[in-house]
Amino acid sequence: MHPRFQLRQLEALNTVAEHGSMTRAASELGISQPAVSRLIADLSAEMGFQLFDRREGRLVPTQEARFLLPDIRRMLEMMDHLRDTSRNITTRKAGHLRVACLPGFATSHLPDIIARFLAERPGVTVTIEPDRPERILEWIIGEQYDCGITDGFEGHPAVESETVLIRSVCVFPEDHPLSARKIITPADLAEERLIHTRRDSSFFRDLNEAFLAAGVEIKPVVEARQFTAACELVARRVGVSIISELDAAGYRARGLLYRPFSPAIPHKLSLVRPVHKHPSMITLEFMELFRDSLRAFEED
Amino acid sequence: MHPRFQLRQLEALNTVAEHGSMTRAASELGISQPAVSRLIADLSAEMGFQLFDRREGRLVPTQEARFLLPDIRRMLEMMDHLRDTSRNITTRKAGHLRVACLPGFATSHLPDIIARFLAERPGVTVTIEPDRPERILEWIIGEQYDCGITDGFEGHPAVESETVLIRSVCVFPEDHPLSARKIITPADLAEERLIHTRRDSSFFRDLNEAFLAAGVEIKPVVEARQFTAACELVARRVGVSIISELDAAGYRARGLLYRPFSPAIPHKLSLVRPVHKHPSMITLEFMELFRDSLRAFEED
DNA sequence: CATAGCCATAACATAGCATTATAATGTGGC
DNA sequence: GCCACATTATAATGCTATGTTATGGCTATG
Repeated sequence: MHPRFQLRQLEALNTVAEHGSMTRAASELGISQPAVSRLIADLSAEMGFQLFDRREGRLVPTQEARFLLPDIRRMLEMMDHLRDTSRNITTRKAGHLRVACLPGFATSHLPDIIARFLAERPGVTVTIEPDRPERILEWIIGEQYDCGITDGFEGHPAVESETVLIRSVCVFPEDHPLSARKIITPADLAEERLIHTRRDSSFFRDLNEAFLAAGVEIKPVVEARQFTAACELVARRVGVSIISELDAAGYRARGLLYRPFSPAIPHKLSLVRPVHKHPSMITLEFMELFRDSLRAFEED
Repeated sequence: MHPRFQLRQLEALNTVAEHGSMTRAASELGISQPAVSRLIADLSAEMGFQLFDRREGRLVPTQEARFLLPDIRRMLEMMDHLRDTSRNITTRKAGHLRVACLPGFATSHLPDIIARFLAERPGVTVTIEPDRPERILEWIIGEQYDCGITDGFEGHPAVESETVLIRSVCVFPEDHPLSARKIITPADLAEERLIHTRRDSSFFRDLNEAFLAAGVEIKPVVEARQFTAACELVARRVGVSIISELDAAGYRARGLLYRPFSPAIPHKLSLVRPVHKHPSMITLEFMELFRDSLRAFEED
């Protein structure tokens, strides 16, 4: 394969063709006139035909040169685009981010964070994949996603994780008598029907223990997998629920109130990513932003 | 404006990404391994981020690199295309040709020549513009066309021309009594109705003189501007005609016969092109081919 | 731990592309 | 046709990109 043309020579050809003069092209390119002269001469020798004719003092591209110019211009534009894109990557303004998360997050907390993240990064695109924690783990291990948001994470050698303890609160309709209390305890819920998470979840075990310690019996009504589903049921007066403040906050506008629950039963949220995969710069930046967004709800 | 990336570095990036190894990329590119190592290192420094991760002995492009690779590949392909096109131009296999010609040529002699010309030049495109001689001249002077085929050309300072004398012949239907003769003279046509060109054309003046010298009076029936139109009329038995052999030859398959006319009344065909315009290589090659195609019909 | 394979670094050569200085050429007016 | 001016080409030179070979380090494997 023959060597390719030099970009600089093509750029010179284009500029001279546009300005009709080597001298003007030189000042346009910010180099000396002899430099342009040589670029053109070398390119002409390389291509094997004349590139310009003189016509009344102007340099006019030959038909051969005119035939190539459109392609050359497209080339140069592509090159500029490439340079811009590269710069956007270093300034974290371009790239692609793949996030796996719990279904609840995909509809409540995450959209806000992503909207804020994208607002400042016009070239960035995001994929969100909501699924069960086990699948999220599989995807992170298989490096299908850049990062994941899950709960009940127990650790895995191929996964780097950071676990955040989110305060849990008791949610109820805003006209519920519980709204009179500053803090909700198991005793306050003795007569309330409870919407709770799966019985085999660590969150439910912690909750159950708290009730036992207070000598109060739980009155379960619905077992919902997701905190957001629990909120929907609470809004429909099916009962009250103990959930993470993160999810509760999203339902304030939907007619729900919440109060801190005591004793503290932190919801263990984990931010995970593949250990072996080199994290892209926007991944790191997104994870940092997401981590920050949790601080307001973090257990002290 | 920041400098653009070096093509060579992008090429190296692409090749390493494809082969997962600097060593293999090096042999693919036909250079040494350290050369590739440096190209990648330099590009990485230039872009400001890591381009590859090592994974189980393979070099895997980072997410950032993967983000840029599609654009890089398109770039390289365009560059290759450009190189190919340039080579096709030098080998006269690409380019564009604009030909102005008399209407008769556009339908008779020219298509053959052009078909032959294009057969060997896959990248070449042609524009044919048929019009009257005066307009052809204007177009050539205005450099709207690369070359022109006209007649009755008197010379012009902005036009370079070569005039070819084409033998003229007498055409008639193949079952016409004239077919018995080897040569047709004015005397043979004393009783024939004649289809002829415009009275103000030099060809008609020459013809008229020949008849006068032979003491024969012309019996005109139709004045047709084009030789091909005359042939159509001859085919319909409107009369006979004296035309250039070039046009007559195209009508042999349409039931017309022709014989040399004496005295010789050469049809003055001119191949013209703009003097001041640098002729493209395919223009010169086309004109040469066209000129050659006339030799068989040239007046001795 | 010895071997093999792959990559990075060092030390240098060559080509592309820039510089300045200067000669050559083209343009336009007399 | 000749002169003055603008433009372009050539020469001499230096830096950077990109190539070379030599060599040392890292990693996986038996």
